[in-house]
Amino acid sequence: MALFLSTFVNRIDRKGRVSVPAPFRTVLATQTFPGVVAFPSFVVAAVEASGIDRVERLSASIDQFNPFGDEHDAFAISILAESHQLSFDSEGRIALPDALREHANISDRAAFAGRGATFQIWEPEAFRAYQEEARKRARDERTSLRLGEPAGGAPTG
Amino acid sequence: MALFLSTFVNRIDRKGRVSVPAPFRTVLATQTFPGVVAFPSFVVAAVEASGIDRVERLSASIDQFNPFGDEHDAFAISILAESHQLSFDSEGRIALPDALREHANISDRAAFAGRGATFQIWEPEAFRAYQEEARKRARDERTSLRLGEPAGGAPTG
DNA sequence: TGATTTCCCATTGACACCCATTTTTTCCCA
DNA sequence: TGGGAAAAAATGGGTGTCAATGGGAAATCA
Repeated sequence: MALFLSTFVNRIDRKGRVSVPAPFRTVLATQTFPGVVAFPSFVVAAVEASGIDRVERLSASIDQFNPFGDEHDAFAISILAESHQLSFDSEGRIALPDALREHANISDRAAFAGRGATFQIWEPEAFRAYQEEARKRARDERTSLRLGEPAGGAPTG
Repeated sequence: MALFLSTFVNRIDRKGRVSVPAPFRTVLATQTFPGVVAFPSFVVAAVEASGIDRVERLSASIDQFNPFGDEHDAFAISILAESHQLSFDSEGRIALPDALREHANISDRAAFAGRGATFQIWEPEAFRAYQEEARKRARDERTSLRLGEPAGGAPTG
């Protein structure tokens, strides 16, 4: 498989190291850089993470913009300049830099949440709350969800 | 890796020397000139920097303009004429010329901010402020960023 | 010759690497 | 199907190495 799935909570030791979940490491094993690339989400209090390949594609996309233009700038600064290359040690751990830990309010435990092509790193309680929230929102809004015109007439009951 | 990623803040000694971050040096190691090419940004109070290869490409692009036209002139003057070739000493440091330091208001610390194919050199506090701004802009404009290749979903949560 | 740059060496501190231990999962067999 | 052995994963900690930094001496330049 090539997808980041499921959520794992691991401990952070006093040196700031965390084990990347073994299934995630398996996904990352195919990449050219043995580790994780991570940057603070600019939407939520979490860390966005993926392999280097994804960031290279992102960088290429950013380069589509005018090199001295505004969008180029905004994305280059907030993604590329804020990215950290975190390489695995021999045990498959990475060290989370203070900047990232602070952004996500992470102290001694980190939740790795799979999102398919990427994953996020959360403070476990914050992630619970976020999950709860998302679920509630989906439930509240389910009544406002309407199908468009049925292609082949109304379904019969 | 072949991308300038992440941000590093290094100290400038009384001789005007700064260590170029080791990961950046690794990227630059593939280039023909062992050092950095730098010119003052004409957009922000920072120094634009890259390897010599990039500047050669830039120069080629400028040559696409009419050799006696306004654009040719503007770019040639503001980029090529203001570029400095800064070579590494044996420890991987460069000396920032006064003209560049003044343009970026750099005194005793310099922030090296990766931007993929290039990087910028900032006065650390100024960079913080700019980054804050850029993050807001990126957040607002995040939908305009698309990955080139099909495989993944949206870049951020 | 004074000023600036280049080269070299020393010091410091962070981190990558190594090994040991604990915990969890897998698997085998009674 | 439960127990237990074996494997894998996660965790903890010591230490050697390398990057960053600072300063002196030699070399270069004007």
